[in-house]
Amino acid sequence: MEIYAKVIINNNSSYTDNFFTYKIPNHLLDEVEIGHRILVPFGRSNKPIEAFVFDITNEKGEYDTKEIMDVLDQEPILRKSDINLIKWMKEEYICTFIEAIECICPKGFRVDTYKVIKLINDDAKELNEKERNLLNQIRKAKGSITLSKLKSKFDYSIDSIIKKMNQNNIIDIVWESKSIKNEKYIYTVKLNIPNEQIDDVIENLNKKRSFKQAQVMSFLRNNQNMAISDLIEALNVNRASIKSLEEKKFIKIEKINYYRKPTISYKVDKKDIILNEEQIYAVNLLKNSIYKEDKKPFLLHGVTGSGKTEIYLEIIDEMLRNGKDSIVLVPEISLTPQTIARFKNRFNDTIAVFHSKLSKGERHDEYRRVKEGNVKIVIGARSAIFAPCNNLGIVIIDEFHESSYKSDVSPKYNTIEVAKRLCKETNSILLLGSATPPIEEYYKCETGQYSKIELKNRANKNQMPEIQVVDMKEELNIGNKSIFSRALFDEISENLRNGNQTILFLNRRGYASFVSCRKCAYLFKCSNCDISLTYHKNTHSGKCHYCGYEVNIPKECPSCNSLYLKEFGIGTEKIQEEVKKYFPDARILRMDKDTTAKKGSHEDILNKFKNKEADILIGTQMISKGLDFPYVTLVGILSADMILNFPDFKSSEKTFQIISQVSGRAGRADLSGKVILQSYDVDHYSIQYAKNHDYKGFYNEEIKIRKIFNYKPFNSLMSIVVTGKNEKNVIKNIQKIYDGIVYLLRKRGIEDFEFILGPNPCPISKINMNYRWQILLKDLNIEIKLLKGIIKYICVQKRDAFLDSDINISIDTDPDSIL
DNA sequence: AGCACGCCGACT
DNA sequence: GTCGGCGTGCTC
Repeated sequence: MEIYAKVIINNNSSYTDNFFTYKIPNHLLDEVEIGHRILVPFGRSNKPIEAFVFDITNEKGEYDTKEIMDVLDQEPILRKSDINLIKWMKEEYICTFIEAIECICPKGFRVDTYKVIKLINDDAKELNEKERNLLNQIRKAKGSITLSKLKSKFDYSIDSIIKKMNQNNIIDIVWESKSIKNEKYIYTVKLNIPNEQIDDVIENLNKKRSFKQAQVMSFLRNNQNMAISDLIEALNVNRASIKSLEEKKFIKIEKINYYRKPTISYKVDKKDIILNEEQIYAVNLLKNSIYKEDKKPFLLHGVTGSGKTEIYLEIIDEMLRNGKDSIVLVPEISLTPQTIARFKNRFNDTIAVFHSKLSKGERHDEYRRVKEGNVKIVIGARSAIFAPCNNLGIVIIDEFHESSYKSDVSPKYNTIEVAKRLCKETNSILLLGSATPPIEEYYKCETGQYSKIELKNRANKNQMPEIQVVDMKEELNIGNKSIFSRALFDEISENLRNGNQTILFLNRRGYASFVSCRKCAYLFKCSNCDISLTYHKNTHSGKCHYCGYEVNIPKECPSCNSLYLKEFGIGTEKIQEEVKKYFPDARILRMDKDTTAKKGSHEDILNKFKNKEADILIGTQMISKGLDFPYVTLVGILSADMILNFPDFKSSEKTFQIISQVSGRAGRADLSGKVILQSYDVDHYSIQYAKNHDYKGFYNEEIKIRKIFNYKPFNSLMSIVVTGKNEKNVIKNIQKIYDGIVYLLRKRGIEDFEFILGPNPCPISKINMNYRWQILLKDLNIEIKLLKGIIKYICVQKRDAFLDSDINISIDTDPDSIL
């Protein structure tokens, strides 16, 4: 019986985004398995191309089949669960198979293909001069040479000559390929002769004037298993000498795997942690569910400082004891050496770390360490959810409300949804931890989709910090125009006197949010994006925080030549200046994207602050993540309104989250903390509930509003964004998409299209010279599967035929914001 | 996508 | 004739 494989071709075209059937030749029958990366001949020229086996069957299908050429890896690269995950992702996020596969397979596996010219008839007659020259070059290369090499030997084009000689059966043109795995090996050298013979060999070598080789031999006598590279460096010999020794069988060269170890060194004090009652209860709950069938995800709701990490460590330990793997996801910005050290202190080097700063090779090494079962714990940012664990036991997603868990490139997956899917597939525990769970996720505890675990107390029994809300309108009324309220000013002074530390939080970096002319209202805008430029005083320039565009701010208005240019709004740089002005003796650190651009500067700043080398830390979001500063007793939130006034349905939630997270930085150790929260809208419910540390209260209020306005979780939203350099074309294409959706819905008897908003320009209508238009699908009363199917048909399956190639389509099936 | 083929105009 | 530029169509 003939056996066939259904494969996905690694070719990012919508036309090839479906299964292709290849025959498995007899000699590969035992080797090819589902999930294998294989090589298949593709297209008219049978170019070798990488493909992934999704199914093995005896059904031939309606097409003629070609044979699989080769199997590229020993072990299948995709597991059964991966294949199911890929199929699910393709449907869920409307992407191609290959896009989903690329999430799971590390880059670094690659197949290089090239054409090779081979001589098949050496005594051809009646050749002209050019043909003879060509033939001679091929002869020089022993009858076989790559096309590109051959081309480089001539200063004129040889395409037609090759074609003609191929037709005349003088040469053959074949595709060849090389599999590149981006694996690094070390070659080590050791002696291959008994010790007694060494002296003789050295003597002989010296006689033949092979001094270098003799030197190597005598060196190896005392240093077995040297890496070749070290040997070459130590003795200043060349590779040829070593190779010659190998050929004479005096030495043996061995190839061993080498894992590039990402170097992160950071130590935290190892202290024994005794869990409190709440924590013990939580850990037991988790432990008891390990071998339960049909697990519900756990939502771990614990106030800041309630010791969620200790629970993670404890349950991971239990997993290790059960021989199971753990994946711990933390937000990218929290993936600091400090965080990693906490895990390494407990589990030593049995941890693989995935983060965005790893090189391709390093990432690949970490991937292999996991795949080969050498590590049982994976810690990383969102993409670590795809780590190739062999026996997954638990996925922990810390701070799971963080927006970085949502992918911003296609496929725009939501890590939590992927994790749910993965855990279901592998019967693993999913643990979602946060002090401020997203409203729509907390709602799932009420509907019974999640089991809730609550930690109500801080682990060190400290009180939550007192939050004092200051009305900035009132400050203005009494003539205080500074950015510090009287209360905040007093508290900072007091804190400085007592030698305690202060954190000041503001959600915007730079000096001022924008620069404009007071005479003609000219506004400095990015020339690539539809965004006003943020003023940076130290460089005296306007920077675009989207594309990095930077321009000098002149003295004169470019429009009316007046001198009335002025900056408006505040950023961290301005705060720093103001603090310097009012507290000239204070030692200040600033942490934002500008001061942490250099590698390692992030840690530098945090270490300095931790070591009390500064009194005040000014920062953006960056400072709000899981950092422990024992001497911080005061946190100032300079303007809570900046987030609140964002025109988005999640802005209240985000305000509550940020206030809670930032406040949590105050009073972590033995000192009690205080928070001053400045706002113009002090009565807003998100501020009031945050002030009282009342998540439940906030949730109850917010869920009502979500219900009234039909927002998440009561309804779903989808967005289609078309971007491109040519605005007319962008509009034309998004209109086509709109028309297509309407047309296909009409065919199914749907006549009410009010739920389709747009096409409209995106709120930020241009980024990086790309115009952006969107269609929003809201209040979806129609079946979501039908709609997804239609969008998939138009934007993926028929994309190349139906839409222009110079536009980009981005589909988000569950956007977190409508911006 | 990426490749090959084929049609056409330009050039020795 | 023949070179190469680009448009077209297909990929198990």
